[in-house]
Amino acid sequence: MPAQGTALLGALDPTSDRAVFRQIADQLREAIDKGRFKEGDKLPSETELVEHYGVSRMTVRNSLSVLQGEGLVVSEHGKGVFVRPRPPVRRLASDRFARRHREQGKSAFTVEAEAAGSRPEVDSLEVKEERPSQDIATRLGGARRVLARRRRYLLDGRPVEFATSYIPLDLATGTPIAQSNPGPGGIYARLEELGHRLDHFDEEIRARMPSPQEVKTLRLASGVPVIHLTRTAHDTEGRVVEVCDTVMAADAYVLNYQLPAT
Amino acid sequence: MPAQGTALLGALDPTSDRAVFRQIADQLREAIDKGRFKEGDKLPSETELVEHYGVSRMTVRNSLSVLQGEGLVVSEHGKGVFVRPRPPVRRLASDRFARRHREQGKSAFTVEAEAAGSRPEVDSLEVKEERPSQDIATRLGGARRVLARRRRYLLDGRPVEFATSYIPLDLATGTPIAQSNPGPGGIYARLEELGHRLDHFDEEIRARMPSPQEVKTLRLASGVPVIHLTRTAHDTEGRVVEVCDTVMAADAYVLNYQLPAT
DNA sequence: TAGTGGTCTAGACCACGCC
DNA sequence: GCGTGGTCTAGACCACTAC
Repeated sequence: MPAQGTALLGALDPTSDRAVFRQIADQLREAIDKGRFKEGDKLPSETELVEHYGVSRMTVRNSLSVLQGEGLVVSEHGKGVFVRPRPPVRRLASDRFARRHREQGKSAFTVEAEAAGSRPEVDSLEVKEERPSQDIATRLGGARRVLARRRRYLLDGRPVEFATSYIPLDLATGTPIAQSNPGPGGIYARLEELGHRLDHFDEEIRARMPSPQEVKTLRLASGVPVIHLTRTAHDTEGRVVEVCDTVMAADAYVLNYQLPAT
Repeated sequence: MPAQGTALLGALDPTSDRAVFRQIADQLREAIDKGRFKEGDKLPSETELVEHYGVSRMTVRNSLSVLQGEGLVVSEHGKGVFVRPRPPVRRLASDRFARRHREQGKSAFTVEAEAAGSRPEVDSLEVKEERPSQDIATRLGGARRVLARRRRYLLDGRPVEFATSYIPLDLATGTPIAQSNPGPGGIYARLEELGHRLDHFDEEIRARMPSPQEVKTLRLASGVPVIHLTRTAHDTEGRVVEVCDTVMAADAYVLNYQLPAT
């Protein structure tokens, strides 16, 4: 039995109007969808596909780039093209900011990741004063200067999320919020200790393709979008006490929300 | 003054390690980001770029395909490559399923679209009995047969969303829910009239690149992801009365949610 | 008819991973 | 060293749009 994966593929239809590279992409996609190639499996090499279909190499590469754009395969230089493994997803629950979750020694991310059997890391820490962008300033009710807290979250060594919190400077200066490590329960716990009792959070969700910078920071495979989440924290007096801007690898997340029927 | 858009572009750096097609993509991206090419503007033609940079056409096309994958440009056969226009977004509010919104003559989609100055349409209506997929069956608490209601939503002629509602057959048979048009307030209003008082909805959100079928149905440009939303409707007795599976063009939506702090 | 992007060929040389 | 994918060339012909 030949090790050639092309045994799993059919022939081209020369009478079809469909472009050759699309026909090849269709056949590979179908083979993946039907499980003939499984997660992590190596596809036939470009050379094998060239021989199997009797087309030029550029045509084969065009097919593969279609599948890459769909997020179905990833290529690894010098090794081959592989069916993209689906990473474990992180589920964000609708009660993830409930007060009871802030009464622990570790950060919510750490606790939750360890419970799920993953190894959590946080890096790229940066805490500095800034002038906010127009959009952030508006959300913060017109703040002129803010404290920006940037960090990147990783699970088992893989970056999954990059987040920046913006806090009005008058709330943060001289408090643990301005420290690298704000302490147990995070900045929300500190804000409450400072008398800003949290009332609710508004979250705004978009999805889009990543910028080259985001591809780098999150080490995204091609064909993986990002979820862009902007959260606004309101205290019981109606003041906005924080805006958090988060960019997540879309293949690493499922977001859950609960909506009232009343 | 030449009409050539290449006047806005620089030269290549032959000493750079960065691939030529990436350098070209970088320059075009920067010109777009800085507004030198605006939404809807035509980029220089492939021929002009070939002449400007002194490279082969395939190299230029490679650059353009990078930008397409990022969702920055769209190509139109016979016309040119254009900076992708950002369509108006539809905002889904966190109170969109409040009971008061169900007490109107028109569907929520229609009311909201007209309020926003858009022309709403709903098509691809299909209402039929089915055996549910494993996933849907589980969410519905093990239903063996369901009523599936499929429809596509358009704004100003542009498809933005494709949705399928699954209702346990015993709840739907012989009721307006099994009709093409379930009447004012939609199936949620009918379910409540039938004594299933709605308690809350759970929504589960993912983002990913579309399948070829979804590209067709939603007429998606390349580089536009989809938001995949699965909603589960619970009544006050704890029963799941509907699961709604929705695929949305990600560039047409912003989702809003409110999270409690307590 | 002229200009545009879409498809395809048949090569070439390079960079990476692995043995 | 060999097989893999990454980059690039210099053509060709086709299909679509606009005039």
